[in-house]
Amino acid sequence: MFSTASNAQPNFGAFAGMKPQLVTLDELFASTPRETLDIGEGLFWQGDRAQHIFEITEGVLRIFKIIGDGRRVITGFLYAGDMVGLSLKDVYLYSAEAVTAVKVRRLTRKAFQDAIENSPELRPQLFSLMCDEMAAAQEQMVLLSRKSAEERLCSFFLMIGRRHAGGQVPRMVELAMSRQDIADYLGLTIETVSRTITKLIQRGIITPNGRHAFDVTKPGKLLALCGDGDSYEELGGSGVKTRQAVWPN
Amino acid sequence: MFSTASNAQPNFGAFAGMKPQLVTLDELFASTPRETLDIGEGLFWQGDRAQHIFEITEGVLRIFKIIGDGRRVITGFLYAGDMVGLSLKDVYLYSAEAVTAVKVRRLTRKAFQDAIENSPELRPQLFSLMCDEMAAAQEQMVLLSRKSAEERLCSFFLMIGRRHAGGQVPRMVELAMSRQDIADYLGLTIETVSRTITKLIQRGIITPNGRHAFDVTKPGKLLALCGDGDSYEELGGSGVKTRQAVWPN
DNA sequence: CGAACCGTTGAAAGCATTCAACCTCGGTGG
DNA sequence: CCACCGAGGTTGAATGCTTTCAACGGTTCG
Repeated sequence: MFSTASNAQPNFGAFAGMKPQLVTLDELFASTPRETLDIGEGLFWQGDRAQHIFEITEGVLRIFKIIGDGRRVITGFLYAGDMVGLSLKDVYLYSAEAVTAVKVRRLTRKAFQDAIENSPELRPQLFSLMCDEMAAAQEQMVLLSRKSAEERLCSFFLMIGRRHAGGQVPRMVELAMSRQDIADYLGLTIETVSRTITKLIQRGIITPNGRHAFDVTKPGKLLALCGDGDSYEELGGSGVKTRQAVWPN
Repeated sequence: MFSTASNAQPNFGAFAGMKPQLVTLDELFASTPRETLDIGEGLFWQGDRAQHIFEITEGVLRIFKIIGDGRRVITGFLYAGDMVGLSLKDVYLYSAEAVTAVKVRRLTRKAFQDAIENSPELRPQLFSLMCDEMAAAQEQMVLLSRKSAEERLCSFFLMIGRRHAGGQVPRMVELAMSRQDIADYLGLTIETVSRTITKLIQRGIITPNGRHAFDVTKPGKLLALCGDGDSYEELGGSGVKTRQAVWPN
């Protein structure tokens, strides 16, 4: 399952014999060999013994669950810098597969836990990551629970695009994954995804740029259609009405 | 953003005058005053400055998000022993309201963080809770993404019932919340919830016991209808086919 | 060049929603 | 004590969005 191309990076500047001080989670993985995954290849499967934590160095991974009759739900896409495999169950609760060619590094759970336990620097970083992941999961619940197909697609494009636009509304969106992957992530069928994208194109909101990329022709409209209203709005209590900058169209 | 189901144990024996060693998260809150919330009362709102972490001592809380045009999504119900408010954003990303009368204890974020940072005992517990919550969130995504109304209701009854049946398939389910709450949690309308429950009753799978409780007349059927297949099944790779005990009917 | 895969488009069907009326149960006040 | 009211819940009919089933177009690769 693994081809290991070892480009282990040298451990920069630490006096010989001294244990280097870890300051970022990234560095935790830096000394382990990189492994590569081909397109479609699995990293681990739902039900496997969970023995490692992985850091994605390059490429895109999908994590998904399969229920009874074969229905697949993609619960997330992971990009370079993300970690996967975090859990305290002894088996993985989901599967991970490469969407594109992927490079990862791995650490045993024990090694990871020890490192975390021994580093007051690392703990807040881990906590932060887990909180972000939880926030993303809740956003996804909102999407799956109450958004229309159009809103789901717009939300998805915004999410993917923002990742490469420093959080700004993107002018371009590159999709690494297939329509089927998108459908399984958004809780739709491949046909509905396709039809909805076609409509967004016809309305001039996005413009195709190859099959897996779009230019966002009307960022403001895309934002308006994602179903999130302004931002955090009228919610009783201390509802602070935040207003977004107005976008062209 | 945190639910968490914890079974806190009592602090056994600490010598008088000595600072007791904290061994459970529960004890962290034990010395703070209890506060009460009436039915429907809010604990905090989406957008409020997130200054406290709460532990629910008694009752049921709902946490939810509201988007643009007033659509409400309940992302979880919290029971005694659960914690809420965990996050590293400076504002809460969701609101929390009392479903029943509720008693809570609160800790400032700083106090909580300090306690965690200073206790090697507490950290794994917190980590464990966060992982459980993440697992629950993913299960919910599966439910919202791919399950039919009937499967959602059956999954919901199982989830609620198991909480009071030590994880076993329950023989009885008590619902603290209204049909509207259930609908907003399952991504359905109140009418669909009502109709689906009626059908389950007509088929003899559950038997009403007041308006907010059911006897599970056919636990096996309930389990079969929840849409989870056996448990973790055919998933390629090391797919270990696990088989459940067979239930009556 | 053809097979296979991915994506798009069309038509029909289905499940949940919407709109609306009705029921049921507590609580309240005459 | 009982009629009335209102909130929460149930049921019916029509609508609609997404799915399903099916056919077709385009690209890649052997």
